[in-house]
Amino acid sequence: MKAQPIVVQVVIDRPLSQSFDYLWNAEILGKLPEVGQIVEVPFGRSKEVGVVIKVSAHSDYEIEKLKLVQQIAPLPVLDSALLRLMNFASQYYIHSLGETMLPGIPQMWKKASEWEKIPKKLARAEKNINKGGVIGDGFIGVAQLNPEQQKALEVLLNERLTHSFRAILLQGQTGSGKTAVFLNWLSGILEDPRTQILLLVPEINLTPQLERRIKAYFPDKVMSVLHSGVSESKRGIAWYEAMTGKAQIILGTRLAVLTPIPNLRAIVVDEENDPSYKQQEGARYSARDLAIWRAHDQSIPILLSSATPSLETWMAAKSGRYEYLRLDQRAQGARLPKVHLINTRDPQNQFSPGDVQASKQKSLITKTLAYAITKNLNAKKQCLILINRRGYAPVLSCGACNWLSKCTQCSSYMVLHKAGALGKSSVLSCHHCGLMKAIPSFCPDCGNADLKTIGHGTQKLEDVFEEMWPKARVLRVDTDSSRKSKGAEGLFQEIHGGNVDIVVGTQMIAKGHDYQNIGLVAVLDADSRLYSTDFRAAERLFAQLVQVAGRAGRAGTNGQEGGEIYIETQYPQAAVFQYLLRHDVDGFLRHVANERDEAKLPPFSYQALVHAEAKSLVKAIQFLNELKGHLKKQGLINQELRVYDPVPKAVMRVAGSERAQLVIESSNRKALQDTLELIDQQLRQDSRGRISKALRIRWMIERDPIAI
DNA sequence: AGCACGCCGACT
DNA sequence: GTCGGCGTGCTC
Repeated sequence: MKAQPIVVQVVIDRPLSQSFDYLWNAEILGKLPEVGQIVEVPFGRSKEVGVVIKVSAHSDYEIEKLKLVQQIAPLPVLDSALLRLMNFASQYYIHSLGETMLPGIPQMWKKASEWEKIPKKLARAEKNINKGGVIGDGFIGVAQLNPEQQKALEVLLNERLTHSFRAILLQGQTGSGKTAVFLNWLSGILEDPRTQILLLVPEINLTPQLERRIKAYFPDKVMSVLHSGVSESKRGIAWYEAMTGKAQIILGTRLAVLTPIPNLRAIVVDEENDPSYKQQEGARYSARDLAIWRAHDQSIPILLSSATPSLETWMAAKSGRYEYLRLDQRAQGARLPKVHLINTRDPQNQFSPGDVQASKQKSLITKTLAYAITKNLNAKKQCLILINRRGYAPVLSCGACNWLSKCTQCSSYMVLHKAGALGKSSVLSCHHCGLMKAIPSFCPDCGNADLKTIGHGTQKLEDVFEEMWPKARVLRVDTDSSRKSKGAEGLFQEIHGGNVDIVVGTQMIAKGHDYQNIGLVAVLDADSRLYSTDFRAAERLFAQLVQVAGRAGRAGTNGQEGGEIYIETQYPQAAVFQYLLRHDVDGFLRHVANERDEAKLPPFSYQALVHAEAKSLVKAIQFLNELKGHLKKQGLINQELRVYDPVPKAVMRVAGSERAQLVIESSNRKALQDTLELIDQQLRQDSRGRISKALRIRWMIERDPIAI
């Protein structure tokens, strides 16, 4: 009589919807199989690391053909709550389970050849644990809460022993002390040394500043830090400490939502509206949404914190589905900055030809702003100038034949970078595909030598500002300059140290940093983000402007007057600006909610995209048209489910292939989900059958896109 | 997805 | 005569 074979189902990181069966030899492996084990298996002619998702005695595949599981990772199993989360994410975002699970596991645990060395590494890490970083940088550990914060905290603590799902929106301006409130709340939860909490932060917001603050607040707790800035091996250790329950605090960016945390008792999503919570490659999940699902599934509280909540969260709070806590006073008497809208079409704001400073610069910034900058500099305060365009000028053009510096691989323009930004000499650079070219001396089309730049970026502004205010120290902060110096941290140190008078930079200077002496913030290219095919553009711009305004306000912390914010725009009457003028976040959200309701756009409907990429745009569009035709034929397009016509993507061509997309929209979540699953299934089967025969299409389904 | 196999065209 | 293009099928 033969003994029953042990069969395990394993998923691997491939876009294959199925799992693969393997035999388990308990004698060789030294233990019995369990769901959630990370194992190494032979696959084709190579080896793969995968996760056991089922254990049984049978296989639908021929038993004799099954290969053996090679080895088991020296890790505890992934807990069942995490597996539920992965299953949900895989289904909801229409990606294979393997593709959903494996990317979250640090590299160190996916190299089976390294597994032997791991006990040593862990022992070494053990020595370093808990060391370091106590005592912050001026932040007081347990800050005094004002009455409003105290009240919010009481509400939070009120039911903390009930161990049930609660979603809470904590809304308050920058400087209103949201962090102090939730840290206080978490400290209560963490009193029990077995409990763990997850704190999610946006990609750029996770600065050493916040990390230090939390360390100072919880000097005796073990904290795991999981973000792209942490080295691979450190991330591996941090992940391990989270999964073994050793780390009580798990602090990380969106990927951290997929960390195994067996004793998870609370989640905080800081700046919950931040777009960086949305993964833009692979399984395109929203970490914020998964965090809410996870909290619900595990019956624990989740706190969403923001100065400008997403419309979804704000409406849930308004309707009572989420609890709603507000912090409307600014901490320590800090005042809201005064907002000035500068109408760039008003001649009064412009330099006239006779003005001294008018020479070259007159088209770059308005006279009104220039005067404000001078005044602010005289008051010995720093200026922050924002423009979301790096490089010297966004395009080079020929004065004679109108040739433009188009990228040969993409459908965008190549940006002019002057010497020093990206290398020793000036170059044209494509920000989409990375292509770089020398600057032509003559027009490639007509040979004319008169090539001129159009528009301006951070680099040009830096030059011009140095000319206009020769005594001021100007610093440029963007991804180019932070790559060149010791990284962004070094540049921020310069600012904090007071070695800089004018900071010119992209959006990255507005995030997460508390500046002490900023008196003026100017936004130069707000209009470029105002009108866009993306219906969320205004919402995002508003959030960014509020965030920017928060930077200016800090100067008022010491009881001085608050900062000033200047926005140059051709459309001062636009709702975004008018609500900003009054610091009326709720008014703006109400306005946006009405617009969305009328247009039946999210959150009043649910959306998905089908992306298609092919050698030519025609093929990509044809593929999507065929798909739409199929849906129609199957009777799936009806009042409940709308399918738009395929359109080229905003950046239509990237590195040689062209891209299009199809928007699918439904008022019914279930109907949309069912349709997407059907599309996925049919495209998988028929990708060389009925629909896309010979079109050579790469396609992908994206659920809840944030930009369309 | 990755990879091998296999079948046709155009080169050393 | 081979090199290599990509259509097809498979991975337990």
